[in-house]
Amino acid sequence: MNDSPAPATLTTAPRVRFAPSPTGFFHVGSARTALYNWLYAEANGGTFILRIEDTDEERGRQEWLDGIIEALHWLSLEPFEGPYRQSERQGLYEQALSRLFEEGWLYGCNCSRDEVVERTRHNKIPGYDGKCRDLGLPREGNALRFRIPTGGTTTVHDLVRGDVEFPHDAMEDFVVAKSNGNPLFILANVVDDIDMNMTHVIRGEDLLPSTPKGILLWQALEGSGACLPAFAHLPMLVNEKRQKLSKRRDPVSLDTFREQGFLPEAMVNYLALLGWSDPQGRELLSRAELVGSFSIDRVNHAPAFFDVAKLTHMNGEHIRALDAERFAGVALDWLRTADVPWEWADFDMGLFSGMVPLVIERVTTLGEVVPMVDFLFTKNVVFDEDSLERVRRETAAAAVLRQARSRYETCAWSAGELHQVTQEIAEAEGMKLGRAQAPVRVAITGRRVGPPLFDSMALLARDVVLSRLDALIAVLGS
RNA sequence: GGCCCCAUCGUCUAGUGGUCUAGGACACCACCCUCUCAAGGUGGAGACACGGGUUCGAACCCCGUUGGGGCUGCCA
Repeated sequence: MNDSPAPATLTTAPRVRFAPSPTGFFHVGSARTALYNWLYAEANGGTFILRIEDTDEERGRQEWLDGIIEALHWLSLEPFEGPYRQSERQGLYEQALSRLFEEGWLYGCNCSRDEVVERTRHNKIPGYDGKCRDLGLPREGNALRFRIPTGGTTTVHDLVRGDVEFPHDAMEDFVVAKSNGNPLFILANVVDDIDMNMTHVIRGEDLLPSTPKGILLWQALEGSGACLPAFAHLPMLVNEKRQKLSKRRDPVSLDTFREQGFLPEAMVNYLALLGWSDPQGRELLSRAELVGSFSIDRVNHAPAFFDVAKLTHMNGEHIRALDAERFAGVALDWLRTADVPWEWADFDMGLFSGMVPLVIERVTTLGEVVPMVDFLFTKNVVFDEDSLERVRRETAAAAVLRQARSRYETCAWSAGELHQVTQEIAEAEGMKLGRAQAPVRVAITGRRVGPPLFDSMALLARDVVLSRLDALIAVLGS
């Protein structure tokens, strides 16, 4: 029996780490893991550490590393320590490997992957069969495997799942270093957790099966009475097919959400709720409220689907929680980085500010701001095809537009007056205002839906509005 | 195949033996509001996977079944 002791009651501040490997773009699952670690540190006066697990030099790329740091920065999950890079800590792993090998915990193995697969195909028990266990092969030029004790069990005391037992007989002697001498994830991970005095390991559930291996390694390194970190394995984030999110097949790049105009505070809020719930049942939570309420014991067990629809709704709530001035700032910052249909030389901050109160209630993402304000800054209206088609089918459209052209020329230039005048035109045509304003809206903005028309129109100069009415009248006449 | 995890409305979840004819949120439907579209308001439809136990009493505890997922790399 090798029942790992439960972690001792902590007398020191917690130390947690987010330990991604730079092997692809940063996705929402990683963001969730980083967030839970950060929240745990914040909520408990602990330290949040960033460690880059780049022991596989062939797969890591600088751009992926930059992406991790930028993503954490965007979410405001700044590490208190790090980033540490495993590729810069090789000496430490080398020392551990030497010691472990000398003490007999490790042994050299020269079986190729194909050989192992071939042999075990005929065995009842899959996995490495232990062929080199007692061959006494040298370290040099051989892979290093860890000698799993025969018999007994290693128990993982998991903060979210309780005790999970792994019978040693079902565990294979796993590789801790390649034949070229480079350490593998499991070794570097444990060596660093020891070296960095980690008190808690909070990570995805996909790492649960490798945890007993880590514990065995930890005990080999530190002694069987070693003070282990507390483990907390978070439920996976899954796609609509209930599979673990994949960078390759699922559209879950954090960057993409940022580019679409999602707010980091909304992303943080939504991610926090994927696998955890507030004891007070709140769903719209600020960062401070999250820190104040977060605890591991309310982490859920079941996998969660990343639902863009709910994230989108929540983003709208966070946008509407902004006051007009802050929204204007945030939206403008975002617009500067986006593809917009206007020349920035034609941009007018005054017009934009005037439009903000009309827009803020209607958007769920910053991306939706563009088609609501573009008519203010583009020289010519670009007609939406479907909207134009609808105007064409409206038999009274030309008459309405001509009357508007005439009345707008002399009326007072205010939203209220434009509203009133258009109302009168509608009555003259025997229709409701809703129907009469449609062609006018298309003339001014190019679309049949948008923010309140008369307020929007009042922001524009009279001659601009008149010429746009002329333009649509001309289009209809042709 | 082996080991491990999981299981409440379509989705995210509340719920820790009786207050559950199961609550909230997103999405959906209807109505109200309304210059379009939203937002907001009101209402509606919608779930404890199944089978055994334990118990006076199970969404909650135990066992099994089924289903889903993860791991099973000289990746992390």
